[in-house]
Amino acid sequence: METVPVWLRDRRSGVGRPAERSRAEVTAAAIALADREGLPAVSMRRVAAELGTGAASLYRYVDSRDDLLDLMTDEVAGAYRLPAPGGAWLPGLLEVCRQGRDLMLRHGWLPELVLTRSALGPHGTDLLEHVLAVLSEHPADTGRKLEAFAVMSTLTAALALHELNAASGTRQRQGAYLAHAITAGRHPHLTSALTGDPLVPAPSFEDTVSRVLLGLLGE
Amino acid sequence: METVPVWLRDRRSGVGRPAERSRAEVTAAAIALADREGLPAVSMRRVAAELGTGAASLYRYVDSRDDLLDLMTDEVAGAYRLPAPGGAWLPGLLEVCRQGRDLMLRHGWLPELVLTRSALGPHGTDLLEHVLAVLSEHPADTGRKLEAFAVMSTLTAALALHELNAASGTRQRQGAYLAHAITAGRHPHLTSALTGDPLVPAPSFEDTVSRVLLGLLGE
DNA sequence: ACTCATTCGGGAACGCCGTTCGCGAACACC
DNA sequence: GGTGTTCGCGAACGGCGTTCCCGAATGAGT
Repeated sequence: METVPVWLRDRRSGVGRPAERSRAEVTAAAIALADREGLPAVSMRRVAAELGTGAASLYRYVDSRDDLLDLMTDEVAGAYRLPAPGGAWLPGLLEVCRQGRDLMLRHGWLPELVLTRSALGPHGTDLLEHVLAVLSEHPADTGRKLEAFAVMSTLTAALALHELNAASGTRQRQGAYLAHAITAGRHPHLTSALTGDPLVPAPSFEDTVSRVLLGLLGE
Repeated sequence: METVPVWLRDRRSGVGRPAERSRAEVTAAAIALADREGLPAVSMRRVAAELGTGAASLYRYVDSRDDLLDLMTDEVAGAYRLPAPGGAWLPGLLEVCRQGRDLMLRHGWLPELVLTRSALGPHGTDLLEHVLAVLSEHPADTGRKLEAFAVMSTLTAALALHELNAASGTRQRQGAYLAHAITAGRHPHLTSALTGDPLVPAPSFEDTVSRVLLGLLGE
């Protein structure tokens, strides 16, 4: 199979009718739509309407909707503003996670894409390079460093997703059965855990991430 | 809003025409279909065909496709076979993760559901109760224990998903751009990381999970 | 045995989706 | 102006989740 990723499929051959739009424009329109109405609203027809064109035209810039989703993810990954590697590795990685969380809270559709599809584009590759640079002096072997990168992405996305769900009304749907389970009385630890303090304090994002990274990469 | 979860919506009022199927049957059919052809094949029409009935009939047992997905997840969560809590907490949690990984490798559609939707049903609640029981002697406060449960689920699902992708052909699509980035020469750490040994050894599942849990819950 | 309220089964339809086909239009080059 | 090539995109295909609605099936009451 000729698995050529989306990011290498560009060729501007000067011949023929010139395109009226660019892949970047299509991606930007999709991101704007997703920011405004969520991932399910990102259909080929809706994105095309956003651009004032027909749905079929998008296939001149993108092979499929999945390709478009990959382009959206990598485009947002281009927004990292990372300092030059140097100094201790833990603060370096923490900064990456902090910025990742900000990006995901700003683009509520991003966690789902990061969690379920893991293709790396140009910006994602730059990010991985940065993480490896931060860890360049670290004695862990390569496999563990790559895994640390994967865990950072996954954990940041999952925690951001929880924050987003807690902020919206999705919270009750998740806890609805829990409330019933408590009153049923067959879950003593669960009951005492959820009825002790008035509200269970959630550990801070940075605390959680740094603990996980310390566990993974030694101290 | 009257957020009544799926698992409490049952009422067998003896009046009227009796149902020809049960919610458990519908769930089992959906799981069988997903095991055989993947999550995208689980459409209301396909599941109905699996049962030899019409698509509209399913709505007598399930409010929506999303409800059905939640039922599938919780049904599989009923397959955990956990020993009575006791002894050190780390082996207790590790056993939970090991069984979770096995379930996810057996049901390739499960990681995606666990990662993107986090509603707890009866079996999920039992699992949480078990984890809290294992941690009952642990000095960490409640918030951190609940977070440990979330991290266990997320991490297990993410690692299982990576294993599944590596096993299928999805691997090349993900790494296709990486190969190009290496030859382009602008990513020195990435290049040395991916061209050193003949093949980068991935850390074992149990090693990774135990490191993360140790970092999160102290040693 | 008959009525009746109540529930179930499911064909038909609605609106949306991703994607493909094919053709007229628009350009660069000669 | 001709020609080769690319672009825009209306139309159509098959599939999707979901709702409507009505005939069929049942248990309860009498």
